[in-house]
Amino acid sequence: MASSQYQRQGLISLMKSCTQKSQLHQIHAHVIRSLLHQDQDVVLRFLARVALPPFHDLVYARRVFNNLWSPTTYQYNTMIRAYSMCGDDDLTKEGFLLYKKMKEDGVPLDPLTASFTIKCCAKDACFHGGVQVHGGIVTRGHQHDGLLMTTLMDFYSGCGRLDDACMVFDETTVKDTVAWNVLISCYLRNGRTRDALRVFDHMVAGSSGCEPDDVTCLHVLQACASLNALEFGERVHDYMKERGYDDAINLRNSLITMYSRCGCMDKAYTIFQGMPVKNVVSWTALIAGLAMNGNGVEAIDAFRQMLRAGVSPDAQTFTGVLSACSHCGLVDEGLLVFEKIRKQFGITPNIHHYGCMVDLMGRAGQLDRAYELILSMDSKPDSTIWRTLLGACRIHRHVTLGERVINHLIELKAQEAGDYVLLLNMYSSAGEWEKVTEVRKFMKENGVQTTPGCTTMELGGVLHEFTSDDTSHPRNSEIYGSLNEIGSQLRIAGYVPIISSELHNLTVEDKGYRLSYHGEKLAIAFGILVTPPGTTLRLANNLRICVDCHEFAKFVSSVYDRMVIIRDRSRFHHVRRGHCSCNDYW
DNA sequence: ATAGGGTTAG
Repeated sequence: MASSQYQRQGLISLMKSCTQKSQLHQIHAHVIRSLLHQDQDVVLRFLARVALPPFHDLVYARRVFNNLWSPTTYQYNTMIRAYSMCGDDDLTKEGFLLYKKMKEDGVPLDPLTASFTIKCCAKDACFHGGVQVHGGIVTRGHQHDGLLMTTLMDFYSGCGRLDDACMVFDETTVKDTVAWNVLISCYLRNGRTRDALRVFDHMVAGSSGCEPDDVTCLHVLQACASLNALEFGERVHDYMKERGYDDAINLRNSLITMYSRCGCMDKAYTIFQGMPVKNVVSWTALIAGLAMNGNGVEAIDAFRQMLRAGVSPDAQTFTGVLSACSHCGLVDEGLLVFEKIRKQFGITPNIHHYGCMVDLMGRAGQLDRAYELILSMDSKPDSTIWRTLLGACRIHRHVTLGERVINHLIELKAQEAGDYVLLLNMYSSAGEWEKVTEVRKFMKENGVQTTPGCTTMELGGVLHEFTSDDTSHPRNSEIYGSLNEIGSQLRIAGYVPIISSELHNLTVEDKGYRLSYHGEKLAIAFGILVTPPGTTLRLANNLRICVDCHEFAKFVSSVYDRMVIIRDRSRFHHVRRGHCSCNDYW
């Protein structure tokens, strides 16, 4: 008796300490030999060791599990958990099958069973499975388990069922900070970024009974970055300072990103400078920010400083450096860096790096070279790469190559509405009007839906949204009045609307061609209406800005004395005194 | 005596 007890303890501690698979096999043999396989506790410990990381040997675990005469809830849970953590989809499904088997065999289910099974379903995006588990939770009266409810929310939002996730949230009786954070992440995941900001406001107001924590801030900063919501971001920053969250390196890094993605490179830089410890992420965030804001030379310089500081760059750093080169036309520098990625830093260039190079060569007019680079790639070029080249073909009106590129996209079955728009603009800027008509006809017949352009502008903490020819703003008539007035003022100053090269929304109607009012123009008109001279207007657009709106902004900046900062789909335009930081190179 | 929730920064 005493010796078997001794043996039991010995085996348990051996299980804890063993690091090699062969030891695990030996222990297994011992367990069986000493009849300890009838000891549920020992078996559970052993199963957990085999099934869960670091071993995570599902084949072996399944063998152990299948030999069990009547597995307990805990043993089932361990297996389901192990399945929920594996990368293989087929195995993830096994987790749900075990859940069903438990029910069939009348094995009691506990909250952990549900939790692990939902994770399997979430990974598998198995909506019906999750719904079943949800039903089981309600039947067993576990719906007041807050932890379980957040898992469920996460599951529903991962399946794109935001409404269901919100419903679970509403039904959660005790909502703690994590629950609110999950709600925010549900919104972010489903593109409801502004609602995520509203949640933050709600939490700060105190009516929810819990305050934002560091995770909340991280989420909300990301939301601000994507919405270009500078004032909101500053408020979050202030809140973080109050709460002492702004010391953590990850939060500071995301502050750098937020400020640079809101066009505020000086603030981003201040944060960066104030950091006692800077890691790869900090440097990369800075470099990418500089690149995006058109400070290519500074970005390269930051990269050199980073190397001098002894921080090793990784793949993402190079994406930042190369995009700096492409946005600023630094062709030779870009080629040099691209060479070094492999040779000096031992990193295999990835698809993003190639994308930057194609962009770089393409914008610089070296279209054939870009095409050859694509053909020389080890991996199969994806649609983004071809799309980048198509963009360059449009800029340089290279119709023959453009047609070849669109065929590559069609071959990949990846042609998007935006690609046809590029094609359209390419033809129109080359003056090939029959082709323009042809593409238009094709788009109409095939119901190609283009992404509507949308511009946002934050003023006094309020986000205003404008689409093309938008009439939904409360001050709509004033805005159009202002726009007409501005138009005539600008024409006096020499502004000529550019309608030939950009077809964007030039619509053929019975009365002829009509230039539509892009959201950018409406936003600027509104900005001039409600702000005094000297103000900075910050706009963000979901697509690329068109040449005409760009011209318009340049004239506005000098005639109306406003600095206009426009965030594009891919970069910033800092427009002041009639000039843009991009030097018309984009 | 499986031990559970969210997300990690670029």
